[in-house]
Amino acid sequence: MNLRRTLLCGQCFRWREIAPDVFAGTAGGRRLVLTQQDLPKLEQNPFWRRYFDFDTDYETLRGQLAELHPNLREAARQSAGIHILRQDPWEALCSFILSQNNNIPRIQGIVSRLCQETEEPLPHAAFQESAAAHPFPRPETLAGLTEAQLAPLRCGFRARYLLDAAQKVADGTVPLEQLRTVPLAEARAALMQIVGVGPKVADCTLLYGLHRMEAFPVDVWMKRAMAQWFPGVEPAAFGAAAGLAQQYIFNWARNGVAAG
DNA sequence: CACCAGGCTCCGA
DNA sequence: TCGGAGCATGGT
Repeated sequence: MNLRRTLLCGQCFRWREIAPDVFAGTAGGRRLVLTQQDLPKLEQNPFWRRYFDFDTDYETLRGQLAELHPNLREAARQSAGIHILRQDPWEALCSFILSQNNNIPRIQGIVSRLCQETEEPLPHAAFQESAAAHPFPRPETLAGLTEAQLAPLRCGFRARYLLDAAQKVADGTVPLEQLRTVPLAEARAALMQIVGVGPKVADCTLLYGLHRMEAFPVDVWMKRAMAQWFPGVEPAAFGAAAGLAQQYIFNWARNGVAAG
């Protein structure tokens, strides 16, 4: 696994490179500071082993995807070592609601403020001690707030989307855990009941939050990339790991074809 | 000042 | 069903 490619590829907004090759972030109420050398230790920890999805053979998946199309082979080559994280579905849903018509640095800031201002710090260090970690607020917590109370987040028109998501998750209208196993189209429709959740946000939630690897989020970059490099190819052609292919292609499009 | 940011809602035709 | 303005906020 390649840490930088995995943590900073835009699938998650809670990790930063705090020094060269040193990454810090929070998941499941746990704060972690690590480098590439810490990975063997990390695999021994049940929580982080699952979060980083060490039990999936990404090298084999990458080889299989590379066989499907010459351009996908090149995209996959540049993204070697990327894992799809097993993020908390509620946190992923909120993150991608906040991501719409927005840029990554600002999304990170909003998510950070959301955690800081609605939850108490959880001092917990799995590997290396660091500043207090703020866990992601539970849906029930957010559901009890008003748009005015979210004003400090400065997330603009997305505030009411966040509250609608919180209410529908808290009252069971959108049963996130059940969406792991129902047919993909059904899961997608369930998420799109939420005001502010369209196809892109729904698919990102499915892929990154519920680890539905067949989900294929399409944004403006992907539309261009598919038309340019995969004319006539349907996402379904990428099969059960289409979401991983999407991440390869997204990186390829965003970093430029020449990037290594 | 304009334009953009891992989109979506809402409105009119 | 489809297209396009408007949307809060912050950065360049």
